Amino acid sequence: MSAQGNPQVSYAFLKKTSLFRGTTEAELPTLIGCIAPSYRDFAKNEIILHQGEDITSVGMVLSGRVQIIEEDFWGNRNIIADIWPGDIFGESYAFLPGELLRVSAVADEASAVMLVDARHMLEICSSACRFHTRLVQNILAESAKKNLALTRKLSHMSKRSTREKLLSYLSGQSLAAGSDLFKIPFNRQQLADYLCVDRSAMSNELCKMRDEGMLTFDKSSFQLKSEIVI
Amino acid sequence: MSAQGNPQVSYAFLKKTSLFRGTTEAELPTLIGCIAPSYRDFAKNEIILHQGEDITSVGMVLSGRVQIIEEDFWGNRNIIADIWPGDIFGESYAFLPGELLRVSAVADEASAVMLVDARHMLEICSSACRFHTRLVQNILAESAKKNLALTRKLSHMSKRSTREKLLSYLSGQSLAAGSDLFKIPFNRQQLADYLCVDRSAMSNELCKMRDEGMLTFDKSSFQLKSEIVI
DNA sequence: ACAAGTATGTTGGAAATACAACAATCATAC
DNA sequence: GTATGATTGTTGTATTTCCAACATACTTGT
Repeated sequence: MSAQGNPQVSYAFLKKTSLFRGTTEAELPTLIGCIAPSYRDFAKNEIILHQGEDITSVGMVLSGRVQIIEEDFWGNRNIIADIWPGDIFGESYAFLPGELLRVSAVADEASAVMLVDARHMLEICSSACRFHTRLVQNILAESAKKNLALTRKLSHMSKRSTREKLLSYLSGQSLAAGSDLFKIPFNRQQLADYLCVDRSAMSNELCKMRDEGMLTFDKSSFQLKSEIVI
Repeated sequence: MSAQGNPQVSYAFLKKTSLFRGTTEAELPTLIGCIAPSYRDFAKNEIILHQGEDITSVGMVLSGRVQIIEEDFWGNRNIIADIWPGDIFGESYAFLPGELLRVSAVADEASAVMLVDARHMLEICSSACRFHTRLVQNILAESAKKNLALTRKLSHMSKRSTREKLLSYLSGQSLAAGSDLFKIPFNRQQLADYLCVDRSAMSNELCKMRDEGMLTFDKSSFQLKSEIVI
């Protein structure tokens, strides 16, 4: 089985995406027919969404890879994100009519994209309300998830020093794990990149904190110490 | 006219809130009846939502003021946000069942709060689908707006130096204004707080950039220079 | 076991930032 | 007009961070 109007996309693929998660292959044809997505192919380096545009559609990568790029006043380009098959993009702008894109979406390689009009998602139709609800729920969940991730990262980054950034991050990981002992999903370089600090300086700071008795670690395993150590 | 079950809240107030924006006073009774919010009063310093809880409701402040507070592993408290009447909170968590609150909500003064179950918002009922759609649209828009604001701030903060942070911010303001000449909504201290840098160091850097011919400014008015100056 | 590559820790000098303190300018109220 | 307070710019010093370079593990494939 394949999605209406695009024989390259299988329902098996779609039902696993963040957008269609929770729907069955049996329901998908009705839902797809109802939200009437459009399909477009892009060549490598072709621009999918232009900075300054006012979009009303949510994009989903079906194959290939899409990069979100920001260009500043002086023309400096900056890669913001990589979007892989099954992931959506433009959802923050699509539901805010009048909000102009501050970024561009570019096909990093030959890519196929599904575009769903935001109004089609919200609009009620008699035949598929149940599926609509699921769709809206999914997109709200995606937005909420992104929100939490951004808020968390920002709460670490708003700390002034490397030490404070580390403590904020490690404290959060510990509370999330519900234990003073936990593993982090990063190696040192990735953690430094995430916290926007220098790796060697961060490594240095970690060791100082260890020597001061605030924590211990081994590779990606950490343990925070609550006792006051002198 | 007042909202069902809570004589202190007027429909005139509600229809202006981010949640109910776009509905008329005539529609509100039906919608309110359908989503069945609960109303609660909190004394000053009373905890509305506890860190670690799994919430399914979105909160809206009706009167008073609510603070979002984060407590880290060592018990250090950190104020994340102030929520004023008409503003909502908890919306990122309410739509993610199983996601435990990493923050607490505390009444900063005696406050009245409306709590709306997330499922009631998404759920379709025969009588008020049109209003439901509006509600979902509003909450999606709120989430999307927050998302954009967070993404923007993060894109500035992820820059390593004060100068780069400033350029990122000012470039964004210029592009948003659609002009090289624009006003920013901050004074120096507020801008420094927003970018998480020292005010005097930032002020210093701004003047250096001005002396190097990259920009000019007067109070909160800025002008970026695209010409290459030697 | 060995080699090659990766990850982590360590160091020293250069550069940037924070901090404190103060000067100059602007805004406001009286 | 003057006094008061707030905002902005300036400077010097202490501290922190960055950067580059290297040492030491640890991993992986052969």
